[in-house]
Amino acid sequence: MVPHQQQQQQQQNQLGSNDQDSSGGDSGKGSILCRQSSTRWSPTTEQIRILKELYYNNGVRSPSGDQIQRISATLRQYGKIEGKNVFYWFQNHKARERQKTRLSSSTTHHHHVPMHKPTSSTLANNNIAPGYSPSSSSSTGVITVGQIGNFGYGSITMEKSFRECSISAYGSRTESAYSSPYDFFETKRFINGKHEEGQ
Amino acid sequence: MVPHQQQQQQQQNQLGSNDQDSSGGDSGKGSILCRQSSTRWSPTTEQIRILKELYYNNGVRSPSGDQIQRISATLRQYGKIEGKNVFYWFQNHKARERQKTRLSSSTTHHHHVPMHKPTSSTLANNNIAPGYSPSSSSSTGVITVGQIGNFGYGSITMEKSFRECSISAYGSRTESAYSSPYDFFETKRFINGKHEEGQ
DNA sequence: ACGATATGAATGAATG
DNA sequence: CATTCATTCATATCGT
Repeated sequence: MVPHQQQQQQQQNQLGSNDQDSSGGDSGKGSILCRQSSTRWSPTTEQIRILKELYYNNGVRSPSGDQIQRISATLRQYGKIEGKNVFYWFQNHKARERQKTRLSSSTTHHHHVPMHKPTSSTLANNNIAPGYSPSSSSSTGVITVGQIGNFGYGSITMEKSFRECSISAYGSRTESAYSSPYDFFETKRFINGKHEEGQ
Repeated sequence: MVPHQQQQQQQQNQLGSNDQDSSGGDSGKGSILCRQSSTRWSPTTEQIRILKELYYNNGVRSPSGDQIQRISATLRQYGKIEGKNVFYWFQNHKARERQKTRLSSSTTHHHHVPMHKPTSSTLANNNIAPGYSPSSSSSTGVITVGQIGNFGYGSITMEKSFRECSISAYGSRTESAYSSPYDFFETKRFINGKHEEGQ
């Protein structure tokens, strides 16, 4: 059964803006007419799969800017994506999970989602990036997406940092590696004119 | 072309009285009289009436957690319903109301049911379903849907007490010296100002 | 039968 | 992190 819970799945959308892929990556269910000419990101099935992998298998719930970058970089192979997309995705996913639990359970209060904590490197069997072999040996058996050796642990509470504070440690990190005209983050610099926070 | 807005609502008086099988076995949804329990929830007239009562008379627009549970519990007496149904109903109702009002900003500026907020301290009238008293049964005293708290005038306690720059990079107990939050994309306010509407 | 409309459901984006 | 807004999809029902 289970004849539902599987609705629209518009794949990526490159309506003349940026065509970076579409080489068989998704198109798995490209039967439904997807007129996603919107400005909003439409995750591809691969991207979703990876995200869920990270979420469930790695326990990633609130990735740091560092991780977000990596994740988005990896996911970019399967379609257009930006850091904020990843950020929002995790936020939403987590929020909805909680909300769902909150709205559904009334009799059973204590039944948390069965999520196992990542054992630092238990994800040896990571198959997050099918079709994409990380050049970095990866003998350790760790995903390229996540941090090698220290991701997946405690959820660093810094979500707000992205928007509110810029507590960046100014690490002269030689990011680079991107030969794309998109820089690291397409997010550009959204200079906000509002800086009021209920504190 | 006159967009007559017909408020057609299938009054499938919960043929099951209390619960419709919903067993995916029968797919006889061809008849109107028959429960077309396809996949999605079909509110009964009673449920809709109560929901609207709450919406208009009580100014309930976005019930949260507890309220949703109470409401769904009450409405469950009139048919199968889940918390998320109530949640979505209010969300959609509010959204559509707004959308409608927004769209008809020139054609016909007739007041669209100006929802009035409960003048604070007036929700004593918890009788949501006037005309028939919802059998309070005997146990679950959830009939107090009408006065599910004081919604309307900032009753929702926003506990937005969080530490902004609390990026505790704890957990990195591995060999890693310390992860430096290299880059942070600012997700604060994407002042895109771009909201094209195409339809 | 088909198109339009109505509405439940889902989710990206954003705010507080 | 919780809550909310905006869009979009999916399906049902009605009108023609």
